[in-house]
Amino acid sequence: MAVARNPFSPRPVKSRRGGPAKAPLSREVIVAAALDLLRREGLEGMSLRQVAAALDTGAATLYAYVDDLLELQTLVLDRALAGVETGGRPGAPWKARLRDVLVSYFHVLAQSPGLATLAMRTVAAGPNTLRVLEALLSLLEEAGVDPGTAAWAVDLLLLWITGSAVEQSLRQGGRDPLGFVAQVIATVGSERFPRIHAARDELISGSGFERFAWGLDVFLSGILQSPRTPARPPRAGRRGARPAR
Amino acid sequence: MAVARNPFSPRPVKSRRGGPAKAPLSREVIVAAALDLLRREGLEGMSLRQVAAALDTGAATLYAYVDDLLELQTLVLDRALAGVETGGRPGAPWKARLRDVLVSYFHVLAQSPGLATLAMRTVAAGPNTLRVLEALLSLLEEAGVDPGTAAWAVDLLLLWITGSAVEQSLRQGGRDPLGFVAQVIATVGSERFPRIHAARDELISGSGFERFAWGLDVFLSGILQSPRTPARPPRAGRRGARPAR
DNA sequence: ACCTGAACACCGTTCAAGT
DNA sequence: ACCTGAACACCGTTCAAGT
Repeated sequence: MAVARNPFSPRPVKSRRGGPAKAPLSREVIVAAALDLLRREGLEGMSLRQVAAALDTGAATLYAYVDDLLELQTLVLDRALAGVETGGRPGAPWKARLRDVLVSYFHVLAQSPGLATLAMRTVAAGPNTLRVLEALLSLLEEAGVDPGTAAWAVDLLLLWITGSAVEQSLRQGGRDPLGFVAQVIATVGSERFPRIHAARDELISGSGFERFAWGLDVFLSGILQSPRTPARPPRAGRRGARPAR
Repeated sequence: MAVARNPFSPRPVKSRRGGPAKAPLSREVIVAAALDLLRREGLEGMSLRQVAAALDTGAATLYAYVDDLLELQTLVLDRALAGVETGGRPGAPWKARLRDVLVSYFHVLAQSPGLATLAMRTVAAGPNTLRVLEALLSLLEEAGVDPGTAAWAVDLLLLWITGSAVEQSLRQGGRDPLGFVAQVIATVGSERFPRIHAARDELISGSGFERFAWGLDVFLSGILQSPRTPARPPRAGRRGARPAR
C-alpha cells in the first residue's frame, strides 16, 4: 500500500514565467495567493480555478506545483499557522505561557471562518504544526505532566481549540447559523425539555473568548488530575522526564 | 434581518407520485435516502443529484421539500442522532449513565466518516439534538454541577466528542490521512523537535476508544473542579432561574 | 521543462414548461 | 399542486498540444 508523499518536502519545479508581465510561479506564491483568497472569500472561495485566476493562469498549471486541492489546503493551513506565536515571555510561569500559545493558536484560526473549518478537517503535519506541537509538549512537561499524558493531552487541546475556533468564527461570521440555534433554544417548551428551557440564557451566554478562557481552566485542571500513568518517583536520567508533583 | 426558518417544522407539501411504480415522496423518505447514501458513500457522495437519482427523480424535485443542501444535511444529521440512546440504566450512578450517553453519541457519529464531519460543521437543533442536550443537562445536574456551568459544559462535551469522532472515523477509514501524520512524527528529527521525537510513540498510541475514555475522565474532573460560580449549599426550592453569583 | 485551452464528469440551484 | 428537463454558473482533474 502506497503511503502519502510528504507535501512539505520540496519538489523540483522551475517556473518559466519571468519578466515584468507575470511573476514567476512557485509553491510559495501559490500558497500565499490561496491563503489570501481563503481569508477574503472563505473556504469555498479558495478553489483551484480561483487561485489560478488570481495568478493569471489556468487551473491546470497549478498541478505542476501541487498534487491536488487537498494538498494545497494542507499547505495553506500550515502556512497560516506560521502566525502562531510560540516564543512566549521568558520570565512568565508555564501556565501563562501555555495560555499565550493557545490563545494565539485560537486567534489565528478564528481570524477567518474558512481557516478554522479547514483546520477541523485537515491534519497538517507541516513545520508550523510541528513547532506548535513541540512548544505545547515542552510547556506541559514544565507543568509536571508525564510524557505519556502530555502526548495525549496536546491532541485533546488542539482538538478543543480548533472546535472552539470554528464556533467563534461562526458566531462572528454573521450568516446566522447560530441565530437559528439561539432561536430554537429560546422557544423550547418547558414541558418536553425543562432543563434546556431553564438554561436557555446560559446556553448561549458568554463571548467566544470567555468560553475559551473557562474551557482552558477545565482542561488544565482535568489534565493535571488525570495522569495516564500513576506518578513515579524522580529518576536520575539525562533528559528530565521527571514525573514531578 | 430575516431569521432562518426552523427546518424541523413541517411544511405543507403533498406528493402526487403514488402507485407501485414510484413511492410517494416526502421529507422523511428523502432524508432517509440521503442518510443511507451518506453512510455508504460519505459526505461528498450525498449530493442532491445522487439523492434524487436514488429516489428516481431529478434534483429539482427535492426543492419542493427542502430549502437547499444545507437544510438537507441538517435534517440528516438530526435523523442520525435518533440512534443516540439517552434512556440509560435506571439504577446506575450518574457517571455511568453519563458515560453511556456520550459513548452512544460517539458511536453514532463515528459509524461513518461523513456523519462525524457533518456534525462538525453543522449545528443541528432538531428534536434528537435537543433530546441529547436535555439528557446531558439532567445528568450534570445530578452530578452536582451548577446550572451555569452545566450549560457551558454540554457545549464543551459535544464539541470534544464530535472532534473525537472525526478523528476516530478517519483512523478507521483507511484512506491514510493519519498514516501520513504518523509517518511524519516517526521521522521527526530529535534536534529540531526533541520532545516530539521523544514522544513519537505515545503521540500515536492508543485506540480511538481508549483516548475517548481518558478524555472523558479529563473532562469530568475538569468540569467538577472549575465551576463558573462558586459552590453553594443546596436549596429547598423547586427550580428557578435564580440570580446566582 | 513548463504552460495552456479544451474537455470530462461532476456539482447546487433556478426556471419555464408540463401534468 | 406537484413534478420535470434543460439551462446556468460553477467545480476538480486530465490530457493532448503548444513553446
